[in-house]
Amino acid sequence: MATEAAWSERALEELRAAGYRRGFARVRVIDFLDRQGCCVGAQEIHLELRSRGEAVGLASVYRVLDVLAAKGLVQRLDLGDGVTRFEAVRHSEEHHHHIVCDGCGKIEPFADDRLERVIRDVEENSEYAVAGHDIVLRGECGACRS
Amino acid sequence: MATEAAWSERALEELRAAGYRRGFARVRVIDFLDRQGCCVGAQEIHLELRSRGEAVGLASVYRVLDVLAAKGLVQRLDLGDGVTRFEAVRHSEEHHHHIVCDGCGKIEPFADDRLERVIRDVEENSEYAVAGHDIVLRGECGACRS
DNA sequence: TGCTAAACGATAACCGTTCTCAGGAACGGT
DNA sequence: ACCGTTCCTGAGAACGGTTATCGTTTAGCA
Repeated sequence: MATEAAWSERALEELRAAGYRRGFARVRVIDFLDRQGCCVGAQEIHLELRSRGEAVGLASVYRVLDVLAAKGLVQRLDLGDGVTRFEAVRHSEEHHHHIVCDGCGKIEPFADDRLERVIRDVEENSEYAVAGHDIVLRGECGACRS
Repeated sequence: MATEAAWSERALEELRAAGYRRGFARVRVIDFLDRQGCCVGAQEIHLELRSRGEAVGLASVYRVLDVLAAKGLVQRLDLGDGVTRFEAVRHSEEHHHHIVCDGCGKIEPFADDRLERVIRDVEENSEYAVAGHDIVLRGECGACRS
């Protein structure tokens, strides 16, 4: 997933500039997130790192994700199954949303310009100062339907 | 909230037709939901009913909500705060979504025809058999901004 | 009215997340 | 390179919403 100027570098740089240190857990979690194609949960990160021998405490994973989310380097994502997922926010990629298969649980990203335009319009006409939006589609994927 | 042919009547009728009995908890939760203007959480329902002296077990609230959701009489709604909320699905009302204030937690419904049209189009052009969608906007409400 | 399966309430179990705390490591100053 | 301060970390306890369990009650029907 690491495209051009790796997201992980930008993340570490932004944290450093904000006074955060380059701790073990921080580096590992950021590196892991940079390698992901889609959103991942905290426990998933924890388990995956552990199975690679890069043991990082679960609490640390949550802490790192918190900081990254606060800095806007990561997007929180709630798919309705009680697990909060996270995804690196890459400048090089267009904004996208997710579609979840009710059958197999597969999560796929999708993007649509018109949708983005309409949403932006709704946001601007609202009396809220809208900071972001989550759009999740649910249904059965091609494989589960057949 | 009870408009014309009350939603609660339709709900009870549909459950009866499906072989469910008219139990105490069922009737109370359905009646409560019918009175709500926006989405409510299970614990909120439980507490509210209890404070009215209509004591219903928390487990029963969850069970009733499960059945209603399975029948499509109620919509599950995840706002990202770890609480699953529920809302009566009324045929008389147009489909709507929610905007949440990051400051005070206020939840407001909003509807937009263009948004609905675009979403439907996205759904139809997907290879998924899309069953539904959730859209949540986040930001600061007018009161919290000033 | 009596029977039986369904529904119920209380409470224990579960699980993802957050909190606590004592030990360890990063980084600026020396 | 070393030191000290401060931040970071991992383990595990605590927390809170949801789900499962279980013995009792009740709705619906003969």
